[in-house]
Amino acid sequence: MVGRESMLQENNQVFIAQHEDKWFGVIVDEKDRLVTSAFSDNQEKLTRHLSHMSGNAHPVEKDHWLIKEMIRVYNGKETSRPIEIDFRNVSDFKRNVYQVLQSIPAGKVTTYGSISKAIGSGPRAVGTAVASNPYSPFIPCHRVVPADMSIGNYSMNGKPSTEGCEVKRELLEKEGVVFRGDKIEASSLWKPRA
DNA sequence: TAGCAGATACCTT
DNA sequence: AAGGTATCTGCTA
Repeated sequence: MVGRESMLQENNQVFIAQHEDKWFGVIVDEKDRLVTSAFSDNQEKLTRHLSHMSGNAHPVEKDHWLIKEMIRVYNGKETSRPIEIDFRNVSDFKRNVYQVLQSIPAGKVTTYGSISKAIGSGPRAVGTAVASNPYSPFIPCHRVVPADMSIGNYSMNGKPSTEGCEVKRELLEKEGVVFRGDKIEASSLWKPRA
């Protein structure tokens, strides 16, 4: 009842569902706003991650409209309606970063450095904020890459991994980002305006 | 053009 | 007050 989980809301619910070879999960608040979303090729990893994020709530194996929307985004499509996000347990700094992420057009990428310039911060700090994005893929942290336009890193269920990088590339390619070898073409670069 | 320090800025606990 | 970072830049060859 005490400790760092005290920030988390009591009325949150956790759902997971399978689609083709992957598992998708959401944590929603009492008004069906998004608290956390995540996906994985491993049901147990996803369950552990969501359980941890929710303060040990047990995920229910049941579909949810937000999961359907998440699968659309995963396949490179737009959501069919706006998603309301519960920002209550993220810092002001992260909210600023996530706001910029939401303005990156589909099919484009931007860099940690240009985000940091836009919000008056530093690139490494932006990196940590992006890395801990709880709303993936709705808030598109996969559209942020290093300044050399390589693929960079991507976390699945908490930690960066090589499979994560592959998923990141898949997501970008489905959206229409153009690769040449292991680098992204300059034509796919988008820069936020301060 | 690729690889590698060193530097920087700043968020988090 | 210290630790950590999903970075950047310029220097080398």
